[in-house]
Formats: sequence, structure tokens, C-alpha cells
Amino acid sequence: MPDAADPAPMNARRKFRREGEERRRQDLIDATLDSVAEHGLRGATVRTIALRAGVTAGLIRHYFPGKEDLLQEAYAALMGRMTEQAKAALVMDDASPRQRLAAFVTANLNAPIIDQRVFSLWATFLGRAGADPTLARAHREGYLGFRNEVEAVVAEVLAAERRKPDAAELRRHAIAINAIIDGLWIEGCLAGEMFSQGELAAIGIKAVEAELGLGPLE
Amino acid sequence: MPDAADPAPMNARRKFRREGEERRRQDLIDATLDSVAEHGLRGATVRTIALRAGVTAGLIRHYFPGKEDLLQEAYAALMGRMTEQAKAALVMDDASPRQRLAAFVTANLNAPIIDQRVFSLWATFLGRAGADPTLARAHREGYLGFRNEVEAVVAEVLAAERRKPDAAELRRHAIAINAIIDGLWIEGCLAGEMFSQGELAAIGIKAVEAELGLGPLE
DNA sequence: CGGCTATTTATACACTTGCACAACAACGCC
DNA sequence: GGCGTTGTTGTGCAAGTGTATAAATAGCCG
Repeated sequence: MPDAADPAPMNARRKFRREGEERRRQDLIDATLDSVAEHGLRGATVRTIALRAGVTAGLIRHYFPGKEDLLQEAYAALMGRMTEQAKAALVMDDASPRQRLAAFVTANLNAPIIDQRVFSLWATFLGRAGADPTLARAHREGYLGFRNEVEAVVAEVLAAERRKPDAAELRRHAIAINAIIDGLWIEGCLAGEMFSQGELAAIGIKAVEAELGLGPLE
Repeated sequence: MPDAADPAPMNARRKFRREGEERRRQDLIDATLDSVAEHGLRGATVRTIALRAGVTAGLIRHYFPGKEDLLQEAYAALMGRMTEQAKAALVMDDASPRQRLAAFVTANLNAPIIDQRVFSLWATFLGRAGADPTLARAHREGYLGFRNEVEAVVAEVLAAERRKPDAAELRRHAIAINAIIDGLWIEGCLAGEMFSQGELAAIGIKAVEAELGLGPLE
């Protein structure tokens, strides 16, 4: 019995679909972030990225001038999503300033912001900030944006307590609170199983309230 | 006038010196850390590293089974130096517990611990911790060691204030204080010029004392 | 001073990388 | 339905990668 039906021509070209430009670019950026998170910048080759995006390597150069540009855009996308998520926890209006601050801390110290994959990306890219001024500036802008949000909430909280902090004191509080959240965020991402559910958030809230000199809620 | 003396044979082999084994290994590890800090894991190739160490690439395989082992040892060396430096700030015995705690915070938020190069290395390697359990465990051990030191000092400080915290409270304080130091350390490394001399340390000390509920020194 | 040995150099190799380019085929338009 | 546009594929290439291995020489011991 000869080989059954094998009608596929030996040189069959791969089938493909044309996607919208925006969609393809997003897919490539997502595939890039996945590759970096999994294998680091080393393993994020055009072929790996293309495979993950379900296309062939050559296509990347149709959408990006070079691989470096793709990485650049991927980092920008990552930063955008991170700050967006973080700020989203602040939009609840129908709450007291103090409640909003606590909710902010809680949101930043639980999933999905506590996430090992995001941390890997954050660390991998920031490791290049010392040598790449573009990355350094991007971080600084994101950091200052975040800190200003913190400062605004702190001002509201203290105002509600009828305290009148000056600008320097406000700045100090914002820097310290930002550090508390960052430090706990890192530990949660790196060793989340060392902490019980909600423990990091509880520690964070207590630390923040101590920093602001807030007594227990009456 | 014919070419002056050019006695060097065209195929002159490179001159070299034989170094002690320990010395060579250290040089290679240092060269590796330098390469990673400057060009990231991507740019840390055997040839780059060897060039920096003043040898040729083949020699690396004479001292390490493979490049991956060299990177592993380099990371171990980095961690060792970091924790050693951090703990060194705790050895001053002739001081009150509270002064020792303040000195500890100050030391961790100034040069040489605040250092962009070390941060780059820290971030670059930790970016791989999500995928490399070895790195993850190494970090966890270093972190716990550091945190235990903090917890011990905190216990002394509170004892001197005649307070009797239970184990859970002590643990909470240590986690929070560790986060404060880490968060401020990161900002100092990444954007040191945003803070005036000694500002981070001052913020850190105030935040830590607030966390512990310490009043002003009388 | 001459030989031994292990450190070091140099070369080779198989493989991967980013990028260039030509062929191809999916989809919109008539 | 045919046809042109262009998104997409596949192949090729030069440079760079880690590793293997042979050749050379520095330094010690007699």
C-alpha cells in the first residue's frame, strides 16, 4: 500500500491572515514582553518573539525599524500599564481621604499589581537604566507621577485632620510612603508565599498611618 | 632610509603572566560584574569579559566549566558583598540601640551602598529570579538574613524603651522597616540627584521611628 | 641552565543573531 | 471574478556566540 493521501505540496507555504496594523503591533509588543519576562533580554530574540506572536521573524522589521525600537516601545507600554493600574485605585470618590489612602495601599499590595511577571520586566528593564538615559528618564517620570498622586492624597488626609503641613513636610511624607509601598511590593512579588493573604497590605497601611501620625479610627 | 627596526615577528604571540588561581578567578568575576553592569546580561559575552580581565576568551573555560557557572559565581559574589556591607553598619557597640538603628539606616542610604552600578547588577540579576529558582532562593536568603538583623535591632530598641512587643509585632516592624530602607535605597540609586545630601537618610530615620512609635529624643 | 607542567593563547567550529531582500498570497476594489 | 497592493513568508548572509582543542610559553624544581 503506497503512502496514503499526502496532497500537501512539499514546499507548502505557511497560511496566514492579514491583521490590522494596530492589532499586529500590539501582538508583537505583548510577545516581546512575554519573551523578556520568561527568558530575559538575552532570550528575547526576533525569532522567539515572532514565534510567540504567531508570525515569522521577518515581519518584525515591517512594523519596527529594528529590534531595539520594539524593545523601547514594549517598555513604554509596560510603564503605561503599570502607572495606569496604580492610579486606578484612587478614583473612588465616595470615601473619606483616609479610606482612599488605605484603599490605595491595599490595591498596590495585592494582585494584580503584586505580580512576579511584572516585577521581572520592571527589574530587567531598570537594570539597563544606569546605562540608558532614556530608560532612566522614563522611570523618573513614572516615579514622580506616582509620588505626586501620593502627595495629593496625603494632603487631603491631613487636611481632614485639620493639620497644616508645609510643602517640605508633604514632600517628605510622599517620599516615605512611596518607599514603603515600593519596598513591600518588591517583597510581595519576589516571595509572596512568605506572607499570608492581606498581610502586606495590613503592614503597609499601619506603616503609612504611623508615618502620618494618624491615631486609630474612632 | 628603510623602515627602522621592526624586530617584532609578524606572528608574535601575546605576552602573558601566570597569575595565582584565586587571583585570576576574582579578576574574572569582577570583569563579569563590570560587563553586566555596563552592558547587561546581553553584552556580557565571554570575549567582553575576557577583554576586561586582560586575558583571552579561552581562559574562562580553564577556570569555569561554562559561562553560566561564571555568571552564577559572580552573582553569589555580588550578594555576599552587599549583605556584608549592609551588616557592617551594625557593629558599633558603644552606642544606644536607638543610635545604632539610626546609624544602620543612615549607612544604607548613603554611599557606598547607594550606588547606581550595584543597583544595575541587583536589578539585572533579580529580573531573572522569576525564571531561575536558584536566584530566587539566593535572594530570599539574603533578604531574610537582612530582615533578621533588623528585627534584632528593633527588639533592642523597644526593650530599651521598656516595651514588650510579641513576635508577630516584631516581625511586622522588621518587614516594614526593611521595605522603607529598600524603597528609599532604590530611589537613591536611580535618581540620587533628586535628593539633597543626607535627605534620604533623614526621611528614612523619621519613617522608621514613626513605625516604631518612638517619640523625639529627650 | 634545561626540562616539565599547567596556564594561557590562538584557531576552529557549529550555531545563533539581527537584518536584507525577493517571492508570494490575502484582501479590497473595480 | 480578476487584479493590484502590500502584509507576510522564506531564504540568505555577515557578524557574533559559546565551546572544543591544539599549540606555545611562563615559571618552578632539579
